[in-house]
Amino acid sequence: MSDHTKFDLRDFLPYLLNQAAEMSSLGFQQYYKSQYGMLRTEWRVLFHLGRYGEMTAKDICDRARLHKTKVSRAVSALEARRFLTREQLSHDRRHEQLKLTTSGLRAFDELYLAAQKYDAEIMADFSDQEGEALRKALLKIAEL
Amino acid sequence: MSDHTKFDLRDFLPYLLNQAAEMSSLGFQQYYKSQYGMLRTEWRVLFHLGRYGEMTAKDICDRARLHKTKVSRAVSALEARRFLTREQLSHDRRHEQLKLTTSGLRAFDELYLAAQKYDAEIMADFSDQEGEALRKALLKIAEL
DNA sequence: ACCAGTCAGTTGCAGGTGAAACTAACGCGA
DNA sequence: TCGCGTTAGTTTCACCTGCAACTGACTGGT
Repeated sequence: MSDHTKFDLRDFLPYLLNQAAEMSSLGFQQYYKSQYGMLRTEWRVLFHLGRYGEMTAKDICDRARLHKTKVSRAVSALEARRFLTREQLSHDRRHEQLKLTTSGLRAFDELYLAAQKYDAEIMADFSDQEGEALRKALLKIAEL
Repeated sequence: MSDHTKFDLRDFLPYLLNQAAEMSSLGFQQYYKSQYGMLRTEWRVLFHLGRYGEMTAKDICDRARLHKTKVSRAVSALEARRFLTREQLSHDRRHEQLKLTTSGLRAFDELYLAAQKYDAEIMADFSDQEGEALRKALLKIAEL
């Protein structure tokens, strides 16, 4: 039998990452959920369109590493809330250019600021070097 | 309108944490999923019972930060697979002492070793100091 | 002894999610 | 132009999840 006295659950990186991710996600969730009734995927789609401009659903899938079914449903939800509009491209009607409406942009602006603030709050617990090292390490693990 | 040129999605810690958590979890998932057909919650329950000995479902909820419904279903699944047995405590029949069977222990031993190895593999990308700093930072964010 | 409150654990329900099947549209070779 | 393969996006299905309601068991005040 293996030695059960050394390796603890708190030493297992996937567990640590999940707990930390859950904590930080739940913390920020209140902004987009309570204010706008959004889900996380919808917030991510909104972020992409607001931050990087018009694009297709496929672009969002690739850039945000989201499954196309999630994006499809998030786009429908955001469309129903009048946060974005779709426009089929004439040269290839399979693609739909997604564009935020005025209220979509307004929501994005508020959430974008909140995200920056929230990020800064978490980082406030760390020195600049620690924070930078943390980001780098996470980027490496996420293979982004 | 806010300045959209600075803060990127890759700078947003909850996003980074989620991506890193997803990556590392998917990587380890193959062990308990393909070998034993387990879900993540079942693996965590198995881990607790194997690593810390007999305990009740409530204990697992508290120690693993899992919702009681998840634990309840995971226990049922592990019981169906003959990986654990329940025993009602005579002094309080609401509590059930959970105990791994021989095959449950065997599965735990293998997965426990695999987890240590997997953790070491991830950590191989970092120096000792970096790894230690990463764990500490994650523990702080997770408020464990 | 009673009953209201609480606790461990389960179940029903209403979603969210991924995999796979599907639709519509495009493109390229014959 | 036909047809096969591919692509963007949707839908279906089966499953996991959280919440709330529930069951059965204990507890403490009256």
